[in-house]
Amino acid sequence: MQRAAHSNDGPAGRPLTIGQAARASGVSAKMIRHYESLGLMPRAVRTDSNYRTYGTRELHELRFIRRARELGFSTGQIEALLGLWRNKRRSAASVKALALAHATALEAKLGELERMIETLKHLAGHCHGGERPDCPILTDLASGPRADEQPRPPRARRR
Amino acid sequence: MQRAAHSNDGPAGRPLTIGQAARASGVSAKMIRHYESLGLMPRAVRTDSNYRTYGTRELHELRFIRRARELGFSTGQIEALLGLWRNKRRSAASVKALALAHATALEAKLGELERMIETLKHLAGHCHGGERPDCPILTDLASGPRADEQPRPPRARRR
DNA sequence: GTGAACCTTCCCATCATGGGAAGGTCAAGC
DNA sequence: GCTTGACCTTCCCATGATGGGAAGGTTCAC
Repeated sequence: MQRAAHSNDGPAGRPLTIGQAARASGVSAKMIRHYESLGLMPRAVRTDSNYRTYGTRELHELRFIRRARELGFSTGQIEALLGLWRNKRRSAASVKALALAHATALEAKLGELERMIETLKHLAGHCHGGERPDCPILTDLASGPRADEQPRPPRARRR
Repeated sequence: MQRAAHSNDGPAGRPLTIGQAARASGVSAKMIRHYESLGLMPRAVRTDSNYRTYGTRELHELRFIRRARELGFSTGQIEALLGLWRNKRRSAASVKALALAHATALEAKLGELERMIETLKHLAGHCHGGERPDCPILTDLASGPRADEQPRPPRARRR
C-alpha cells in the first residue's frame, strides 16, 4: 500500500483506514461508507490498493455526524448542519434556527409520548390484574377513539 | 359478486369491502392486506370474485390494531395483545404486564428525548444568533462526548 | 509464505408504510 | 347492453438507518 498523494493525515500523523476511523469516531465502517454514498461525507481519498483513508478533518466530521444523530437530527438536517459547519462564512443564526426548529419538533414527539404513557398507565391502573378476563386495556384498545368513519358516502353494496 | 358463504356481516348487515373497512377502521387498505400477510389478521373471507370482505368482528380487530399502533406497540406486541384479546380465557394479568412493560420502555425513550431537547436548547441558548460564525452548537457537535476510542490497540500502520 | 485481520463491492434484510402498474369486477347511467 | 369510473386484485419498488454476509483482494506479523 502506498501513501495517498493527499495530505489527510490522522491524529498520529498518518491516515487511518476505515476501520480505525470507525473506532475513533464511533461510526461503524458500514455507516461511513453509507454516508459517503449519500454524499454526506466527501468521497474518501483512496490508497493505491483502493482502501479509503481518513485524516483528522474527516474524523471530526464523523464525530460531528455521530453526535448529531445522537441528538436525533435526520441525515437531511445533518447535511444542512455540516454545510454550515464547513462553510467559513456561515451564519450562527441559521444554525441556531435549525437547532431550535429541531427542538420544537422533538417537543411535539415528547408530548405524544407522554400521552401514550399516561394512557397506558391509566389503563393498567384500572386493570385488577387477576385471572378474570375483563382487563379494561383490551376493551379500550378495541373501542378507543375511532377514526373518522365513512368520510365519503359508502358506495351502495347491495348484492 | 356473490355473497360469501360465511356470516361476517358488517355494521349495516352486510360485509364490507377492504376500502370500506379501511375507512371505517382508520387502517389503510394497504396496511390491512399487509397485516393479513403478516398473520396479524386472519385470512379474509373472499367473495366469488376474490374480493376480501370484512364484518363487525374484523372491524373491531382493525380498530384494536390501529389504536395499539397509536400507543406505540410494535406489531409483535400487538400480535400478543390480539392473541390475549381473542382468547376467552386470557389472563388480565398478562395484559397488564405487557402494557406496563411497554410503558416502561416508552419512559426510557422519553428520558432520552428530554435529554436531547435539553442539550439542543442549552446549545441554542448560548448561541448569540448573529452573523459571526462562532455558534457553540457546531463546536459542540464537532467535539462533543466522543465514542470510546481505540478499544483495541491500533494495528500498526507504518508504511 | 502463510494466516489473521483487514479492506473492497454487492446484495439482502429489517420495519411500517406507501406509490404505482397491470388487470379484473361492479354498479350506475344512458 | 355497453360504457364509465370507482373499486378491487397481485406484484414490485421505495423509503431510512442500520446491519449481515458473501466473494475476493491487501497488508502485516510471524
